[in-house]
Amino acid sequence: MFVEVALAVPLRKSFTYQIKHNESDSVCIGLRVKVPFGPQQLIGLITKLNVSTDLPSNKIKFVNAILDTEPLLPDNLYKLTLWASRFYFCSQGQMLSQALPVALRKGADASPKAVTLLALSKDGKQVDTSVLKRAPAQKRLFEALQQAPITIDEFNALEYSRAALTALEQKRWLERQEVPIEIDLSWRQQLEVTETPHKLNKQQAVAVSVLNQQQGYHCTLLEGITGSGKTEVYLHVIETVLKQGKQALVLVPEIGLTPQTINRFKRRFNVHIAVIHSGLTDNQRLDAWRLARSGQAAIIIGTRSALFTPMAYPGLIILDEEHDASFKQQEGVRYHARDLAVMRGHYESIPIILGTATPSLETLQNALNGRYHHLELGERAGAAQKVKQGLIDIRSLPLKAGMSDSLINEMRMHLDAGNQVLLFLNRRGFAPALLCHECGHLHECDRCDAFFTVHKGLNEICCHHCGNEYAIPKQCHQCGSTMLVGHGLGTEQLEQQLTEIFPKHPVVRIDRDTTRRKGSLEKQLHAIHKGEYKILVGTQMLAKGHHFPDVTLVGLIDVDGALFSADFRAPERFAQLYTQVSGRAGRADKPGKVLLQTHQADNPIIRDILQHGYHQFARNQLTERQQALLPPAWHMLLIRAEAHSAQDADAFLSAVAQLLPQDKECEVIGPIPAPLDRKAGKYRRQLMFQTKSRLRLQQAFEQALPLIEALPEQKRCRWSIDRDPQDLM
DNA sequence: AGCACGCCGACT
DNA sequence: GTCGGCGTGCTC
Repeated sequence: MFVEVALAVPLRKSFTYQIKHNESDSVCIGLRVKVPFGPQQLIGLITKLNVSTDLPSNKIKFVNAILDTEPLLPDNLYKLTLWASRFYFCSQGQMLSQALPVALRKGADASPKAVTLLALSKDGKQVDTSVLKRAPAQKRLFEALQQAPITIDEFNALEYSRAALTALEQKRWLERQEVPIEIDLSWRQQLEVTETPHKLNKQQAVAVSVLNQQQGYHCTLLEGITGSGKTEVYLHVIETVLKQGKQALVLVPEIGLTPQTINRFKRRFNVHIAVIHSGLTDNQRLDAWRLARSGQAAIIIGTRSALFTPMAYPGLIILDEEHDASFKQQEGVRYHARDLAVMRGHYESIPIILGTATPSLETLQNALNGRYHHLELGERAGAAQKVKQGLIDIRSLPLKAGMSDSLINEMRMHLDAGNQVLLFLNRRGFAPALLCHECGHLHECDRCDAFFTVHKGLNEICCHHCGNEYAIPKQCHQCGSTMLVGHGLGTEQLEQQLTEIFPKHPVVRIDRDTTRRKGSLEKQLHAIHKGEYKILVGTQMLAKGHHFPDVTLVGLIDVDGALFSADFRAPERFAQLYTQVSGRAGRADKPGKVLLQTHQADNPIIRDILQHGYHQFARNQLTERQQALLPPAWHMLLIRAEAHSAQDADAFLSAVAQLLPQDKECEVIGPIPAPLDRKAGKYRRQLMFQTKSRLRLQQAFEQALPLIEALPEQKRCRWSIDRDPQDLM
C-alpha cells in the first residue's frame, strides 16, 4: 500500500511512500507520518491512499512512523488548505506548513491525554521553608509549590531554575505526577458576562440585530468610520455566538494585537481567550492551538496565521481592519488571510464580518455588487466633531525641515493651547541620500539600485532594501571632497530640527529605528498618553491603530512621494492612510485639524479625497480600475524572477510569456524590470498575467504551470508566484 | 527549505 | 596544509 505525503518543502508536489503491511489498517487521510527525505527525517500529512504507483519501486521508501490516530485537522479546515493550495498554485505541503504550528511539524502530540504536574511530596509537605534560606532559588520554587502544584509548562514559562528543580527532586520533597487533562467547556453551558455592555447608538443597534440574525455563511462588510464603535458591535455579536456555545475567531493586523485590544475582550467575557501572535514560542503556539481545537478557548484572537486555527465549535469569524496589508503574506506562499477567511466561512457555514473605516476596493466591490452584505456606521460614537482639513501648497514656499511657515504657526497655536501635535513622514533615517556638495555624487548601494539613507545617530549609511551598512564616509567616493551633506528629509532630521524650533515642547520619534527593542513601542506610547511628549514624529507605525486623544493637529509633511509611486494601489493606500491619520485628530471636546503639504495641490486624487472623503473616493477609484482593467475588476497574477544576470531572469519570463494565452480576456505584460531593478546583488524582473475572470486565470495558469516548471531557463533563476499581489515591488 | 558535495581564499 | 565561505543539485 502507498500513501502520498504532503511535506513542508518548497516544492510543488507531494511524495509517495510505502506502508508496512501490518500498519495499512491504521492509516487514513489527514494523519501525520514521519518519513525519510533525503538525508533527513520529516513529518508530513497523508493526502492520498493508493494501491499502486507509477514510480520505480527502488525510489520508494517506507513510512517510519504514524503519529496520529485521527486526522490532525477538522475536515473543513483540511478542505480549506486543499482549496488554498490550488488557488495559490502551491503544493498542499507548502500550504500546510503555513497552517500548522511548528511544534506539530516536529512531532508534538496534538491532543495529549495527560500533563506532568510538579507537586510537593509527603516529605516535602512536612518541611519548613526556613531550612532553604541558604538556597533562594529552591526556596522560591518550593514556596510556589506550597501554594499550588504547577505544570511543567508553567515551570518553563515562569523561569524557575532547573537546578533548583533537580535539587528538590533529589531531596525527595518534590514529585512529578501524571494528571489526566480535563477539557473545561463550562462556558458553553453558562456564559459569564463580566461587564455591562455599552449602550448602542441607533446604527450600532441596527448592525447588531442584522448580524445576530445571520445563520450559516454570510459575509458582511462593516464600514464604520474611526470612532464609530465597531468593536462594541463585535462584542455584542460575539456574545450572541458564545451564548449558543460556539467559538469566535478574531483576526487583527500585526500592529493591532495590543494588550488593550485583548483586555477589551477579557473585561467583557469570563472565558478562556487564546491569543496567537508572532512573539509566541513554538510550545505556546501549540498550546493555543490545542485550546482552540478542543473548544476550551471560546475566543481566539490572532494575526494572519491564526486564520488556520481549528475550532471544535466554529461560530463566527471577525476580521478587523480588513484593508490592512499585513493580512497578505509577503513571502513563501503569498496567501491573503482576508480572502481565505471568507472561504473558511463558506466551508464552516458560519458568518464572517469584515470591519474597517476604509474598505479595500476588493471588498467594497463585493459589497456593492451584493456578494457581501453592507452595513455602515457613520456617526462617531461620542459627540466628537468632524475634523477640519487643510491643504498647504508648498510650491516655491520657503521650508524649514520640510515644513512651511503656516504649518509651523499652526503647530505653535495647538502646542500653546496645551495640545499634542502629530507629524507624519513616511521616511525614516536622517536623510534619504548622501550628496557630495562639490561634485554632486549621490552615494549608491553597491548591491541595490537605490541610494543609501543617512542615519546620523548611528553614524551610518544604510541601504533600506538589503540591510547593507557602512560608517558615514569622510570623503566623497567619487571626488574625495569632504563636503558631504544629507540630501532630503527623514524622521530623524525632522525630530532634531523640531527640538530646535520648539525647545519647550518635548519631541518623540516613533519609527522602526526607535522601536526596535522589544517593548519600547509600548513604553513610548505610554509616555505619549501621559503627556510627556507634545510633538509626535513618525512613519506609518504612528498612523495605524493607535489613538491619541490629546492630539488636535495632524500634519502630513510630504505626500508627493506616496502619489508618484508606480503601483496602481498607491492612491488607494494613500487615501486609507490619510483617512486613518485624520481619525487620530481631536475628540469630543477638542476639534481636530489635519494639514497636508504637497507640491501638487491640483492633483485630482488629493482633491477627490479632501472634497469627498474616502467613501466617495473609493467608489470613484473603483470605476477607474474597471476602465483600466485592473484589480479588482480584472484578476492579476505576478511572476517574479531574480538572477545574478538580468538576461537569465528575462529569458525565463519570456519563455513563460509564450506559454500563457493572450486574447481579449487574457493579457500578458512583461517581462519588465521590477520597481527596484537590482536588490541585494540580484537582478529582478516580473511578468504580469491578467484575466477578466477568476476562472480563466485558474484554468490558464493551471495548464501552463507544469510547462513552466519544465522550462530549462527555470534553473538559472529563483522565481515565485504571487496571486492577487498587494504591491508590485 | 535543509542538507551534502564541491571548489577557492585567509588562517594556525 | 585546512577551515569555512556559499553556489549547485537533490529530495518519493
